[in-house]
Amino acid sequence: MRRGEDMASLYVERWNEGAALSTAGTCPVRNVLDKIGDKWSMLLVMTLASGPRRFNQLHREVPDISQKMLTQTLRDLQRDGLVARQVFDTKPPSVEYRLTALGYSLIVPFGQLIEWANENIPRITAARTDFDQAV
Amino acid sequence: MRRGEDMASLYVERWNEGAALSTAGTCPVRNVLDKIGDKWSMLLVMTLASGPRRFNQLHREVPDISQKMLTQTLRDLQRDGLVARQVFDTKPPSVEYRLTALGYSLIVPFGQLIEWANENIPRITAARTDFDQAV
DNA sequence: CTGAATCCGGTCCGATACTG
DNA sequence: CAGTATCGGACCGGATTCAG
Repeated sequence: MRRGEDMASLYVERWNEGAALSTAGTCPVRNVLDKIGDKWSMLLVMTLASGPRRFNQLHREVPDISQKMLTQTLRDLQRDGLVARQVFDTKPPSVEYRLTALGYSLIVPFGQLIEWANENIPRITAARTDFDQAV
Repeated sequence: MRRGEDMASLYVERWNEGAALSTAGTCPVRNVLDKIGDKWSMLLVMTLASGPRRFNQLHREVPDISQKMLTQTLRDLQRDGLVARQVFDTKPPSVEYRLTALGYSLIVPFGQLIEWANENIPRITAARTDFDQAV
């Protein structure tokens, strides 16, 4: 069992093993990660991680997303099986979104990435100013 | 110390603690993760993970990237301090790119995400066909 | 309340040609 | 070999308006 820094070389090995696959036609990994990498998916998944939300509730908690993108992103997440959509036949109608088990399983890798970002923001911004003034 | 599935709730807690920050103006986490989410960054980082590469060497290993995007993405990665660029004054000139320590530290969270994608591609494609035929 | 539909500007990104 | 410059299409995504 590997631990700590050695995990990196493990991931590199796995990556290299699968590299041949990615060159042939459409790489499924890229297909999946492109969706994840869009502007709002991760944000919505992390917001839904605390529990189910209604449409406008999500809109309030993520204020700078447009209604269009909220609808569209939720639809994509639902299509990929990460989010479940439940309609309550009330008046006025209400719709609840919640993470599926699959969606919930994304929180760990997302969390790792977010943690990495938080830890390294100072280094990155420092590198940027260095680079920009060097030019 | 938490382990396994409980890590998820830990990440959710941390996310909620930092949520107030992200609403105010430009969220640094989003700033960083947007770069990660672009089309080529992750691919190049994972390719450079096996060792330093020359420009055209990278071009051959990632055949479907255009020269323009290769140049641009490498520049951005260099600017963020993830990649180091070393020019050898030979004839013809050669330039070598390698991951910095910071760039190397990205491999673990990237690896986690790629592993997640690989494991769950069947579920996602199944969900997609279900969703599409339901419509 | 929960969307759908439309318009439209900005950006991404590929193709091509050219340079030192 | 390692880029730069320019053009042009595609697409993302915001603002607004309309509908059930």
